[in-house]
This record gives sequence, structure tokens and C-alpha cells, in this order.
Amino acid sequence: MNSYTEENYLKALFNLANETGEVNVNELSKWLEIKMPTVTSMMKKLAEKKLVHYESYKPLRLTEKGKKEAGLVIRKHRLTEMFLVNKMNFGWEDVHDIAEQIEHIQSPVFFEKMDELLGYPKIDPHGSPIPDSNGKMIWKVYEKLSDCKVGETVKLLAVINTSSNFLKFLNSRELQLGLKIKIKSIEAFDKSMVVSYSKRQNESLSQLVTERLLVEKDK
Amino acid sequence: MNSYTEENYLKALFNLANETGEVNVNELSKWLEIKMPTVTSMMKKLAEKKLVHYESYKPLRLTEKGKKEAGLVIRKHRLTEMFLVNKMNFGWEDVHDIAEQIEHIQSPVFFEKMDELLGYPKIDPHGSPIPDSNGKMIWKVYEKLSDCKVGETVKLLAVINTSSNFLKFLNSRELQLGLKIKIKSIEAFDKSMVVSYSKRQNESLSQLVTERLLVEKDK
DNA sequence: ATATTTTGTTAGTCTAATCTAACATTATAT
DNA sequence: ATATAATGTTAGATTAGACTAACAAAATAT
Repeated sequence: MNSYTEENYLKALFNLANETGEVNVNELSKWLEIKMPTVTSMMKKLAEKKLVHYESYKPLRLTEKGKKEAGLVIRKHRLTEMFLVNKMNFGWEDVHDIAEQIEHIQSPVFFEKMDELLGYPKIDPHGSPIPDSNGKMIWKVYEKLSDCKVGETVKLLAVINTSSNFLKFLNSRELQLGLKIKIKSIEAFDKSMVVSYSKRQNESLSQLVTERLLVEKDK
Repeated sequence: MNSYTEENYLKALFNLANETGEVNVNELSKWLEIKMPTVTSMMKKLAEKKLVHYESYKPLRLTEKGKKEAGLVIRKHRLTEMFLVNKMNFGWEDVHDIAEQIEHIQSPVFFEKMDELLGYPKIDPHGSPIPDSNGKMIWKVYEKLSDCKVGETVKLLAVINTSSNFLKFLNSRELQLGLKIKIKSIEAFDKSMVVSYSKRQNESLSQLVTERLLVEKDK
């Protein structure tokens, strides 16, 4: 069994991993807002438990066991977010902090029940995949809205940033998952986009926004 | 803000308090399965925080502030049990351990939402009162079934012990809150009762059981 | 009334998870 | 190629919450 704290490190390692699965001590330290020496010592502990590959001065990498256990924490987090939104009527902007706590509840049946009541969902309210009960997660390859071209019509399928402020901003523009968005123009100097969707015509979105919106070309 | 551990001590003090609101260090120690010296030092800490009246060698007593905060933890616990039973289809025998964890979630809106979805319940699935949002709890005065007399018909309104084993036993006899129970006879030598309720005629219940069932005389 | 048992406290140790200060290694820039 | 900056580690301190051993006070029994 991993402690509350260990679960948080595992989750962070999973979420921060680059293409090769590597994370630096410094990145992890900044992400968790925990000083580097503390991170180093926790990495040694997790290495003892065969959850992390650790060698001095080398980047960190989760072991297979570590990936699985991290995946299971993320599963609990995302099932919780889905439950809060679909069964308890919370807005998607309000679920992150609660899920950060509930993800550490030790009770397999509790999360199995959530899963069942939700009808075994595959994605969470922000469009992120929910790992299966073995901790395995399949990421669909989405495109950033910021990488799309003028004239294209795309479907909004996920958001990268799940901070309350960003999601409240999306709410204020009535931007939600599933929407079809048409790109009318792109400003050359700041990469901001003018787009149309549902009843909104010619809304302007800054690059900070468009690169956090994940889309699929409309077929 | 009280820590997870502090919340558990407060709750225990509340639950163990006798008529005069007093609890001994020893009782508390046994209840929590934490050694006496640890309890003593925690009591000093809670006294610092004005949550407990503490004097060397004297019984412990929650302050008004302490009672309120303990009541709020119990509120979170009982709302959670109610939610698990009524909204997530758990049996009343399976909710205690999960509620022990969820009661420590720090998120007022989370519990407000539960309360709202449940329709502001006044009692939990075991018949215990749910404290209000100021931590105030009103205990109805029930009678123990074991104190009732032959010939009386009573209504089962609460159970004292909420251990999974006891509740599973009640399930196996189809005993549930709200039932009308008629006392047919009482064995003199072991105080066991023969009772009838719903479709069950002449069920025998040991004193260990009858003194854990809280009832009201049928009017 | 005194001895014994039970209850409660003090003093000091331990572990998990954090920190700072100082030092070591690796990466970057001139 | 070397100086500087960034990153990472070691050593030692701190805090919360637990423990044991030893002692002290209160309750109980003879």
C-alpha cells in the first residue's frame, strides 16, 4: 500500500512524463511545490519499493509497477471527477480540488460502484481518458486548436489545463466538449483566432486559449 | 483547521462522552487503540487550541468549540453514510469504513451538495441523528428493545452497534428500521426474546441483540 | 490504613515527510 | 576550454503523531 504522499508523487511522475517517460527532479519539485532534496529522498524510497527507476543525476522513470499504481490513482481521480459532474451536479470547474482528496480513499468497492453508476465511462469531464482497472490508459492523439488552419471545422474533445479559472473562462464563452468550431481567421502578430461555434459568431480566442483546446478534424 | 488525526480525537471524545460530557484518558486510549501517553499529549494540544478542557488527572471534556467541531465531523460522517446507502446503493453494513475516510474531506460544498441531493435528512441509515451545519445534534430518547415487556408492539428506529457483522446479522433476519415488532415472550434465564415482525413469526433474539435495537412504543 | 491495581504523566525515541545550507555534478554560454 | 548557471545530492534540523520505559497519582481491595 502506498501512502497519500507517495500516491501524489506517483501521479505527478505519470502526468509529467515526456515521450520517453522521463521526468527531472527539478520539474517534479516545481510541479509539486516541494523542495528538491525532499523529492530526491522520496525518489530513493520509491526506488526501494520498485516503483521508480532512480540513478543519481539521471532523469526519473516510473517502473511498470509504478506506472500501474500511478494509473490507478489517476483512475480514481478521473472517476471521481466524472461522478461529481454527472451524479452530483458539480460544474467541471469545481471538481479538481475535491477529486484531489477523494482519489486517496482506500476502498476498491467505492470506486467500482462509481464506475458502475456512471456506466463505465472512458473519458472524464475534461476529455482525459480514464485508466482501466489495471491502470492502463489509452490516449487518443488529438490536435491543438492552435495548430489548425483557417477554414477548418473541428470538434472540441478535451482541454489541457483544468484550472478553475481557465474552465470558468470557457464557461463564459459557452465553450464545452463536443462543440464544432469553425476557424474564420488567425491574426498573424499574436496567433489569436477568430472562430464560430453554436450561436456564437466571430469569437476571438488568444493563443493561450487555443493551445489548451484539443480537437479532432471534423469528418 | 484541524488535522485528520485531530478530527478523529474530537469525534471519539464526542461519541464517548457520558451524561456529564466526560471521558477518561484510558477509555479514549482503548477506543482509538492509541497508547495513553499519545492521548495525553494530543489532549494538551487540543487544549491549546481551546477544543478540550484538560487538567492533569481529571476527566476530559470538550469545550463548546470542541463540541461544535466534533459535531461537524460527525455530520460529515453521517451524511456520507446516508449518501452511500441512498444514492450509491451500498448496504448499511458496508458504509462505515468508507465514511470514516470521506468524513475528513475538506470541502464544505461537497457535503452541502450531498445534503441537498439527499433532501436534508435528519437521521442516517442506522437511525442516528445527523448534526446540523452548526454541529448541533438532537437525540431522540429511544428505548432499548431489551427493556420492553411481553405483549408490547414497538417500532425499530435505530441500531446502536454499526459493525458490519451485527448489521449483516440483522439483514439475515430481515430486520430493518421502521419495522413493527411484537414481543411474544421473554426467556427468564437468558433474557432472549421471541418476537414477530413482518412475515416472520416467533423469531428468537438474544439479549446481545435486543439491547442494541432502539425502539419506540407503538402508538 | 496500608498494599495493590488501575489510571495518568513525563521523558525520551522513532518514522514520515518536510525544510535549509552546503556541496557536487551537469549543462550552457562566452 | 573554461567560467557560470542550473540541476541534483548530502547532511542535518524540524514537526506531527506514534511508541516504550519509568514514574506518579488515584482508586480499590484487603
